[in-house]
Amino acid sequence: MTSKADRVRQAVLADILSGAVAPGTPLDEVALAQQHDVSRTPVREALRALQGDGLLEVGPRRQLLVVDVSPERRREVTTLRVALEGAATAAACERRDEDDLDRLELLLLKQGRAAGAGDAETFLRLDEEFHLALAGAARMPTLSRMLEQLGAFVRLGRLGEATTTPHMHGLVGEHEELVSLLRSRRAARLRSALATHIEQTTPRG
Amino acid sequence: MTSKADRVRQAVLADILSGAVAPGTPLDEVALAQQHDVSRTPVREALRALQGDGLLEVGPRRQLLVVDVSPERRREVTTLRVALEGAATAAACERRDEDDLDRLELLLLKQGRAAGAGDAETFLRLDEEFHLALAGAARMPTLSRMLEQLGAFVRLGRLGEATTTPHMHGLVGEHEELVSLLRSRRAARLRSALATHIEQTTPRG
DNA sequence: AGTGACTCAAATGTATACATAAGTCCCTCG
DNA sequence: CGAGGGACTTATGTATACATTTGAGTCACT
Repeated sequence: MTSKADRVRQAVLADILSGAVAPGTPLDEVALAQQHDVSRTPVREALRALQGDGLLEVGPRRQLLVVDVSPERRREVTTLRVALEGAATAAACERRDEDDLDRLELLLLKQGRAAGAGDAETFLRLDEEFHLALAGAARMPTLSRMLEQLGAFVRLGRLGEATTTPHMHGLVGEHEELVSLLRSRRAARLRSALATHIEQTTPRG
Repeated sequence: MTSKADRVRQAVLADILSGAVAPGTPLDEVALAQQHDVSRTPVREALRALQGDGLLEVGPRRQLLVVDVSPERRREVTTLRVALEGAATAAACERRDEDDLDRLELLLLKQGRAAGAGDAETFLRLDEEFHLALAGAARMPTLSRMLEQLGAFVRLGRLGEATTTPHMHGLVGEHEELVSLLRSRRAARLRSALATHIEQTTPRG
């Protein structure tokens, strides 16, 4: 059931997150409509959805501009991730579902492989997936949704940086430690380790 | 500049939060369009926006249904409020802007008046405003936005309850304590007092 | 020469007509 | 008599035409 509006939304989102359209760029409805060979209607819906996610903001002339993630905003996002993922893992310790642990272990394996291959792009994708899966173990859908939205800002904030991720192996080790702490239900220790991990992986955090 | 889409959105939102349209009710575009004397276009935009806020969910036949806030969801929302407002007040302790404290004091006065008059409706509105102002002192716009969205769920979850708020004076006292802790920058104490306060004011939390 | 208002252009906001898909009901066939 | 299929109904999805608002540019007047 992929509507045209959905396709346009995903395409524009991909362009934003990949940096193909830089922050501050105004998005024109008719241009996007022609570009994707659809009418303005689905384009409008896509833009409103992205606006709802906070990825677009109204500028002068009512233009929709791609948001610029300021350093302050990056710090805020980091703080929010610490708070939300911390709460999630605390709740996850109460449940400790085997399926979740299995999923996390699988992701750890894949991350190790990506790190070994030096595939930074894949690693970043797996890293995001890992954090979402970790928080997902809390079975708190609203929280997961918030973290997904924050993920877009994290990616946007990383755009200006070097594409190389230096210590991938070290990060995998930290992830393994997090899973271990979840398995042994050491909630307090898990929360603090997670906070340190998140703050170290988001520069200027 | 209030567009028709905005007006419809606010009207439908008000109907949802007031319980005029019960959870599970399917919203029909053409019916809403006739009801508000506009075309389907602004109605669609309004519904998509509310869907983006999580207040509508797709049911069978692709209908948009007003969400039902389950007890689990209420607990989740409470957990999220504790995490987010806790993080906000911790950050606010670092800033401690006089303007924020003034605004909070003013709200405390109004709350005391509403409590004295036994005006539960006004009190609830002021309570929500107080918590948003408290968190707003952190100057973290994304966090404030999340809390605003959560506020809708809080209100929805309260719909089935008695409209009477018994210990309004007691709640004002707790609020005063929170402001006092913010003023003296006792972050840890503030966080725990806030958590207790939030959990006690949201039943089944 | 500067300021203000008027006009024009280009964008978004809105309405409506059309396309399409999904569900239901009925008819037919086994 | 039951099950399956097909048309009709009714919703949403999409396109397009129209309205409106806003910004810019120019011209006139002070």
